[in-house]
Amino acid sequence: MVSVTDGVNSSDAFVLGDVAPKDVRVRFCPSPTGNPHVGLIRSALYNWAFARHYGGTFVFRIEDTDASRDSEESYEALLASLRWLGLTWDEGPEVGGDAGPYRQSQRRELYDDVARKLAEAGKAYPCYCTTAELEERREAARAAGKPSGYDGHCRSLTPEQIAAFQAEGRESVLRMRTPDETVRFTDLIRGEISVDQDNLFDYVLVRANGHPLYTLVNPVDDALMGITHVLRGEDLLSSTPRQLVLHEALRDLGIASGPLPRFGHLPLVTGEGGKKLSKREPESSLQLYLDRGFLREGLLNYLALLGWAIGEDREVFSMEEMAEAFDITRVNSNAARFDLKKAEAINGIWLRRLPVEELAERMVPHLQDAGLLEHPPTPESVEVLRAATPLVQERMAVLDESVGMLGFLFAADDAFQLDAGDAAKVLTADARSVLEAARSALGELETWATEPIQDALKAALVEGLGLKPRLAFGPVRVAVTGRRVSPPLFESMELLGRERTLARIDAALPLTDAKA
RNA sequence: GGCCCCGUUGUGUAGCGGCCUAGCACGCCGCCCUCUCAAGGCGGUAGCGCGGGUUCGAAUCCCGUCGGGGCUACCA
Repeated sequence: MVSVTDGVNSSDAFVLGDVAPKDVRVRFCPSPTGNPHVGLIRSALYNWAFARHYGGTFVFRIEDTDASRDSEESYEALLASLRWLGLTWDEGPEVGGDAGPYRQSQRRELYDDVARKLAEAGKAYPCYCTTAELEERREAARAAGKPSGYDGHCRSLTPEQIAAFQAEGRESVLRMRTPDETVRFTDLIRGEISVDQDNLFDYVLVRANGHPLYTLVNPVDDALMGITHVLRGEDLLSSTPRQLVLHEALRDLGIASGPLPRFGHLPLVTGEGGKKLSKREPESSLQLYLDRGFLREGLLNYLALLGWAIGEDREVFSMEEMAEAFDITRVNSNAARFDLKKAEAINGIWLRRLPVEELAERMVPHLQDAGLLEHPPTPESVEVLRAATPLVQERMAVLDESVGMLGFLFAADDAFQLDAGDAAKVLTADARSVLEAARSALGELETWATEPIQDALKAALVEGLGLKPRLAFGPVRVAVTGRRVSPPLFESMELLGRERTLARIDAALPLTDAKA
């Protein structure tokens, strides 16, 4: 085994080229539309790990060039999400940096200027085709089994033709002039990729209304911000050759300098059907996982596993460990399916590793949301919570499960309710004698603590009534905690206290009649 | 339709020509532990899409094929 954590290995040479590790600049550039997506977060994570691995810079840029879809709420959500996850950025919104501003909505003049220069230099040209005309020709090409991209119709318009179009009142978009040659590049994950000229279409850079498009803005900012490595989803793989063309044009015009960025296209994160997880699907939403009580450590760890392995039969690792070991060339090239069960299992491991105090604190918001804890929790509640935490720590995978597990401890007496299904199954007529025996054994207890409670109940129910433990404690469990599944019964009873425990058994007694 | 990418158990992966009668994790099944459920322990299930090459030797390299996915906007 060769050391990969120090020195420069062959992979580094391939990944870095002439770029010094410290000069590495990567970016995460989401558009603020809707809730952050887990696939998007995975991209952020890989970029973050890449930057940290080399000691480079992690740039955060907001691509809000589509006013009709972008929202300030999404923008805020994006920042909050990254912060919550601990994916800190070195340059970007609220942090600043020399390459700002970092919101594309604030960079309009820059784009207008670049577009003008591209047009003046003939690198781009106006296209007067209408949507209908484009559509018609596209369909025709498709029907003929030919590439259906833009056909270059307006590539070499004469001044007269242009004047005629303008006289007609036609508007024009600005199209990039792509070269008549094959474009090749080496993907850091997939290797050699090439697209020949017949499949490189002259794409639109600026809308008829003057608004710059992603096709212009994204490469321009990457160039202007000195991005050295572009790590993004595979869905953008096919647009990379076109972007490379623009990067070269920007360098020809002296707008940008330095080496072309290197690209690495990350495998897609797919959903149930093996299709790209769409923003529409709820399971793609980061918020869903936060609401369910995933830990940042667990969620990130799981997301890291979607396409990358730290190696050596190991799956649980911290983000620091990931940053140290991360190697973009070892990222898998095939799509990965998001598996909730596995995500929860990984999360459960992290949850169990948490110090008790910490876990108790992290459960608070969930218990508050369920109306079980005060805002802020009273000292008494905090004390109970701390005492109860060890009882549930190994029984949960996500924090939200604490609501069901601990509800019986925090529910006001008049709000406490038995699970109807569990009560029906367990609090049968036969259970009456069990509850009565438990009631009287507990009523005589001198010391209200786990051990004596356990001894008394065992004596009264298992020995006294000759019941199997399961049948003996089941009814008591449901009466006291409200559910068949609960934290350990005797400890729970101690925490609940004598009065409330006995009151619950009393309250459950009549229910056994009803079942008779 | 066209272009591009991908193809190891159900899922995520290890594997980078011999160490593979294919390892690990999740899931699933069974057993143990046990006051429930978990956690933990033990065991089991299931895979190199297919066909040709190259090679003494292929999951690993090449070609083809089939299958899956992505893109194909005046969205990003």
